[in-house]
Amino acid sequence: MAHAADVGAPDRPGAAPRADILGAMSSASVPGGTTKGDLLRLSSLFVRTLREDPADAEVVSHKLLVRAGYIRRAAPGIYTWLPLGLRVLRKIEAIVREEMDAIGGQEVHFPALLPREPYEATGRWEEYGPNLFRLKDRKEADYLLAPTHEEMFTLLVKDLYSSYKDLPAIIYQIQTKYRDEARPRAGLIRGREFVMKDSYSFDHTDAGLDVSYGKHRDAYERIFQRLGLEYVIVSAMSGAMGGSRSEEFLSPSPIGEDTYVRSAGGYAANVEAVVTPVPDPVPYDDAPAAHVEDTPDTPTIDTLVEVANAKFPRPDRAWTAADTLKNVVLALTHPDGRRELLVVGLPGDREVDLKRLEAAVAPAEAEPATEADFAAHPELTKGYIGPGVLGPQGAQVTDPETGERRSAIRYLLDPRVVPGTRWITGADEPGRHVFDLVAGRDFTADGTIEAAEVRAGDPAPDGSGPLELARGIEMGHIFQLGRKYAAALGLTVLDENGKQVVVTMGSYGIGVTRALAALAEANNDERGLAWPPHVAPAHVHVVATGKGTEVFEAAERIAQGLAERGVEVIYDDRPKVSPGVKFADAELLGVPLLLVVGRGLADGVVEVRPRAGEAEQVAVDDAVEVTARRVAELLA
RNA sequence: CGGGGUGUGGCGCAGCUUGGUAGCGCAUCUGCUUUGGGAGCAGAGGGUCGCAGGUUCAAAUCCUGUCACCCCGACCA
Repeated sequence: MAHAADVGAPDRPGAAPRADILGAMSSASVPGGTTKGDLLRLSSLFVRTLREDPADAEVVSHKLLVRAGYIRRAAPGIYTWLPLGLRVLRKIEAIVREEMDAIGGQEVHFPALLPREPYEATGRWEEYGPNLFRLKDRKEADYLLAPTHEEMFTLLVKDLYSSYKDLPAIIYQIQTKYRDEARPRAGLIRGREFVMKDSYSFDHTDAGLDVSYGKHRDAYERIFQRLGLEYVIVSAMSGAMGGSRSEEFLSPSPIGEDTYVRSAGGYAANVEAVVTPVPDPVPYDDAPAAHVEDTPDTPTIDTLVEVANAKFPRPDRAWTAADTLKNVVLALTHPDGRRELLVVGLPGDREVDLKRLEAAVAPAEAEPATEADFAAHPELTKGYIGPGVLGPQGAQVTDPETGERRSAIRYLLDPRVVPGTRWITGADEPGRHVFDLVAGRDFTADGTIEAAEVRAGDPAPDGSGPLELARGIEMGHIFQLGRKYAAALGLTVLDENGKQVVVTMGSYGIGVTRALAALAEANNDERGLAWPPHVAPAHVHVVATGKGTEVFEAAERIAQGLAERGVEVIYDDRPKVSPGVKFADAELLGVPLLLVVGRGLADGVVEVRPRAGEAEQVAVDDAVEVTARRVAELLA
């Protein structure tokens, strides 16, 4: 970019050293801070706490952040940051910055308002759909509010670099992003405007991409550890974005929108990425021949099992839904608009998980087949569909593109349906089912697919035990993007042999505002917020309570003394506010240490206590020293 | 997009069934008292009842339309 020099040096807060006793905390300091800690007086701080929950808030982080005066709603899914909220946000950003810088990342800042053209080049102007905020300038030219910046990063690197010697490179920004979510919810957790750190790695070899990916993975672990946020790393699908390796960082939470699985042995994955372990084939030499039976009025699995047990009982045990092979008809819509029917065969006791299916067939979209689809395929007998008309058993057509012969209706099986397994399934005529139909002997399919629901108790693919289901908030996502964007936008470099090679990219995001919400979600009690020390808006909350001027004078001295030591202080200097209100506000705001100057002052002591811990009596003269030490311990 | 709900001072709500001078709590302002767990007393300011139309002597209230917001689902690199 020719104008890069005009921009000047970006603000790089966080590097200013503090008083030595608090050296450990300088890393998370607030932009603009000097060696002196901030002193925020509640009598003049721009904040108003609410006694009652806002009516539109559902989740605890949303309720508390509004009640404590950190944020205000400006529009659905769009929030205004008040001073306290902004301080927390800046601290999270500072930690992210430090760790990104530590792996060699270099910060840039793109506009949030972008022209249409780059997104046209990759097809995303259309593909992104209604989630993209679009607008026009006075000349009717199309613009968008960026939901993400792959195109811009790719083009910027293309502008500046043309040799493998310039690589690898990691470029990042911390930016406001816009997505016109169909339904924003849960306050900051799913907003339409949000702050995100997005970084991109550029390598000219696959091995290099692996290294860049690994650096990010390590950096993310450090970031979430420093934030004090519990996280799990789960395998994810890279989905329509292409690419190979992909992992999500989730904060376990019942309000999370992502379902993931984990095993006692350490396996963890997004449900969409769970791979079903394939059982060994079953010998079927002694299996009886398949036979068609009358099973009237059995359009559902339940009715089929009932009739099978009544009319054709098994000698050893009762038939169950797991003995049936259910063939579910779905319709895929490919990116080019082509509609295709797909039948998934799976054990009758399982449902198709549409999300897993879509992940498996991406970039195509899937939906249940419509009446019109059935009408177009009279060979499909609703309720009695069997493999007989599907896949290799069904009619063959010539693929117009490849010229190969293939099935008229693509038939994919759940991986559990291995050769030798015996099934009751539809006979392709009303009221009739086939028994003892053996996979691999009596029918085959066009392949397998991960489309069946994952259930608690299913075995982990790596043999590490049964899976349990849990929910989490997606905090970060790293994935190997590969060459899709570089190819589309012409990002190439000359390699060692003077050959043009397409650059391979990684894409890595952290939801900064969402991390703040997740922290609030994970750190609170019935009284309010309880921030981890490194992200709290201040280190100490000084409360002056009691009559007379002595307490206020003593509290003032202590607050100033702490600030001079580099401690960030909120000082409740409000006169004529009752102690109950001050304590309640302190607990609502959630600063990690509370220092009370009150009735103990007559005996020469003040109280120091953690947000949810035991009070410690400290001599007034030692208050600054002891409190500064406690802060240093918390930040260590 | 489907389903459910709500719009009344800054915030949280009642009033609507059965039309008749718009109310409560919190917050805000003044004065006095109070000061270790969301104080007391006395006073004060602040609301075109989402918007438009209709019925009526009279509409927050009844009717029609419309807009917005919230929740569940669908959707969501």
